[in-house]
Amino acid sequence: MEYNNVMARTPTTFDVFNAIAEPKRRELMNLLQSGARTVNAIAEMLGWRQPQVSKHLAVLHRVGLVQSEARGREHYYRLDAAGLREIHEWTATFEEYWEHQLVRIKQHAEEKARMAKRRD
Amino acid sequence: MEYNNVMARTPTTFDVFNAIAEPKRRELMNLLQSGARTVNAIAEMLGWRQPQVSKHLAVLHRVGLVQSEARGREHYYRLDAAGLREIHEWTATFEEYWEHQLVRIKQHAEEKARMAKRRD
DNA sequence: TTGACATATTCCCATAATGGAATATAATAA
DNA sequence: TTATTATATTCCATTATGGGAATATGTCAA
Repeated sequence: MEYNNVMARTPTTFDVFNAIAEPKRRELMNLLQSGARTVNAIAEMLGWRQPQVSKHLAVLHRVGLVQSEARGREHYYRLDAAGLREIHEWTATFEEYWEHQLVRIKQHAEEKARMAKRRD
Repeated sequence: MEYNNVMARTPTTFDVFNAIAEPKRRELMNLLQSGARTVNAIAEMLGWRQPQVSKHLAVLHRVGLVQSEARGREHYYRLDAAGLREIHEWTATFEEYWEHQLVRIKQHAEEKARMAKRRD
């Protein structure tokens, strides 16, 4: 596959960033935090149709965010969230930006508190 | 806009997760860590065409990841990365999964070291 | 073997994204 | 005012998405 010149959009299956850009897949990941689940179990818990569950699981599986294990005709899917580390670390490089904001909010609050005290 | 039934894909401009799913936009964010920049400056530094820079900046701006300030005909864009906090925190809820993996790797290494020592 | 169950895959549709090229808009300078 | 510079927007072609429905595949049970 050539995704250099004529790329319409980074395919969902290319990397973890794209895989979790889909809210439903984040929902799925969240659900799997409670343990390995069967496709049908997931479908029922989330109220989705089975093919949709399979498709979203397939995407997560391709980028390595879930693993599956077949037990008879049932396939158990479980988290393999190590791939999220990359995202966690990338966002961490921006941490100072929201901390600056938090500091500003905190200062604002303290300022207000001082003003209130002075009025006593 | 109705994005309930006939959604082809979560639009890029919907949330921060989608905005940063595009690698070029992450590159742009990375660049802006060094400070506010002009559209043309960005284009030159990254080797992109000006309209592409403007478009990607527009997406980032819509989800609030950058702010812009016009100084004459030049528009300076700077990071406003607080929106990434949401992502950082979501991935953090999965931290134990990669830590488990790290522990396993570490144990494996220690095991190997013990075996090597025993052989001395 | 056959039927039922669990999951995966395929086809279709509507939507939208990206890059490129061209063009529009806005601001400055001559 | 007009030319130039900086940026934004529009149009196009290509690609891919996600849901639904139907169907294929695989596994077990009778």
